[in-house]
Amino acid sequence: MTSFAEKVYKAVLTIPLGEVRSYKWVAQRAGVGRAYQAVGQVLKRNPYPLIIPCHRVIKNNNKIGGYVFGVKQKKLLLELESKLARCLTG
DNA sequence: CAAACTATTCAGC
DNA sequence: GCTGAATAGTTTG
Repeated sequence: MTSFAEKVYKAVLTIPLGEVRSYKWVAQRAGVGRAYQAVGQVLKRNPYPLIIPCHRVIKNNNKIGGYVFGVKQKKLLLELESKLARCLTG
């Protein structure tokens, strides 16, 4: 875990349930704002893809970019969390 | 054409 | 192998 990754992870972990953000968003929260490319890299190379909600990080057009386990899993997770959020909030 | 965004690709330690 | 930056391609104005 490095200074950069730590910021990125914390920023990603702040993403609420059933919601998604973009690389630039995370990069800004991380304080880098200009390393959005590295954000994607850190996400796909993250040491713990299970504790890091990398599935909540997608492209700007709400489109799936990629996923460590597969884009299909990512889509499923997003739908699942969407329902879960409604269950918890509603 | 110009600007913005990107889960790719290259370089340094 | 991980981190950080640069490149090339697609989409929007």
